[in-house]
Amino acid sequence: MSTTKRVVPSTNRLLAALPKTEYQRLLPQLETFPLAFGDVLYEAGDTINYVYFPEDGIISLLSIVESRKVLEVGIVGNEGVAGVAAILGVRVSLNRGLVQSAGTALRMKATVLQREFKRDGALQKSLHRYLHALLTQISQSAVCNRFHTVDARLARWLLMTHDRVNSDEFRLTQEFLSHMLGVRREGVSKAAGALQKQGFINYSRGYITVLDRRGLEAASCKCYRIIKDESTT
Amino acid sequence: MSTTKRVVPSTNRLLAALPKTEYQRLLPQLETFPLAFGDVLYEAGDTINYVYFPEDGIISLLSIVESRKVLEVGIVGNEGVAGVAAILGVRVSLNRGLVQSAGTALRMKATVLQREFKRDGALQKSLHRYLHALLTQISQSAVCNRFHTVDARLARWLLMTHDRVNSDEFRLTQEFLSHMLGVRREGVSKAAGALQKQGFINYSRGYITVLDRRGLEAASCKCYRIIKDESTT
DNA sequence: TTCGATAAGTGGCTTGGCGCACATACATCG
DNA sequence: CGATGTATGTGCGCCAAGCCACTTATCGAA
Repeated sequence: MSTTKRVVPSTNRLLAALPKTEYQRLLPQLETFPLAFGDVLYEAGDTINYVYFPEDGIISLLSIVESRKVLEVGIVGNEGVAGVAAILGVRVSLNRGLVQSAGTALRMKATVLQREFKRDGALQKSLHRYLHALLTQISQSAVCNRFHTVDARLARWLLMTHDRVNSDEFRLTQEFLSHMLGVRREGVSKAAGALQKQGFINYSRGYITVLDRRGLEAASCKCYRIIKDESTT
Repeated sequence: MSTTKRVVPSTNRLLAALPKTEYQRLLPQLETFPLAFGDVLYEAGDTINYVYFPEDGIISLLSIVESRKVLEVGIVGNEGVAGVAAILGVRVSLNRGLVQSAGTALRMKATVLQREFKRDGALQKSLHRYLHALLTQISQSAVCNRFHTVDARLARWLLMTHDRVNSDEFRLTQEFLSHMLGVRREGVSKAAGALQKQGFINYSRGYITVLDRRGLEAASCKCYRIIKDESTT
């Protein structure tokens, strides 16, 4: 890690919101870490050694269920941080942190962040705010899983991913999506087919292109707006 | 509020875990508050003025969905606290806090707790630990809603309620349960009928009696154990 | 250019749970 | 002791989505 004189603010919004002095104090503890598609940053049950602040790229928080079924409960882009359990003083992860979209993150030793967090500073405030947004997101996922159709949930998921990525195209097989949504691959095929037929997206062999955001927003359930509003307020 | 010399520890586990000196400092700020069945402590969208530490009784955290559908995302007994948003510095509640089982709570002004929370003390640690348990509970609810049958979810719900109540009998109509589980009243009728036929519970006109916990545990999904283990570790 | 592997489309059958529409119970209170 | 409201049981049709079993596409390496 090089600590140069010139401080480049991070594109991670939690870090960017810190006053310069505080950010500067943290900087030596932050290390750039590449997020490669498909990487598992930590497995459910693992000890969390690092906490990740994405600058770009996306980390999915996945709950693992008995029969090797998987369900995404949260999605973390540059608005957040992965590994909150460690911040809260719990060193064992309850979910899997999976890189869903490649990019880079700044990471910090969990022990260091925890110590830093206890100070009553801007970082604490920032992280508390984020914890609340995460709680909202997970609660809303619970509701969404209960009440909404696969079509609507797929649209929501694509929007949330689109928000966290610079491009209109991203890498996603139906198989992968089926794990995120907790449905069968065939179910994704049908739902994605419907969205494509309406001209909202285009996809082939593991790549999806967003063509019409408005359309997706109309097809999605209101959960999208609820979560979004909470995380940007 | 009387601050006598003799300090009676609270039966709320978060408060009971505090060292005497810290608890004593908080005591003047805590006020006893009756929890009456059906009371709404705060509505979704309301400003949270108080944070509630149940001593007995249960508070349900409910998400409200567009079409006046309701779903419980969390359940708070004497192991926790209702109104965490306020602790995190967000004064607007994202859910409804409903008294699901009568009892008493100690309550504290949200502003006071927030100030107290910022100190790096035992309370902060306690609350962080609890936040993690709550995150686990909500995540697991999301999974449970997605994958498990009404029967299993009802069994889980009864177990979680039973854990937080002193008695084997509690007050619950099928109508009420249908809101907790986010299913139709008829669905509850069927599921409850099945549990009764197996001799696990007995119920009539708004009252349920737990007859066989073991049986319920067998009928429930594993989500019960996962949540329980996390909240008692 | 062929072949295996990965990704996606389709169809038939089953089922859990929804919506609706009643039929009973109790239970309490004039 | 009926009357009225609240709590519960049930049946029927419907649909989203699950399970199973295939058939195409398309890509990349041999």
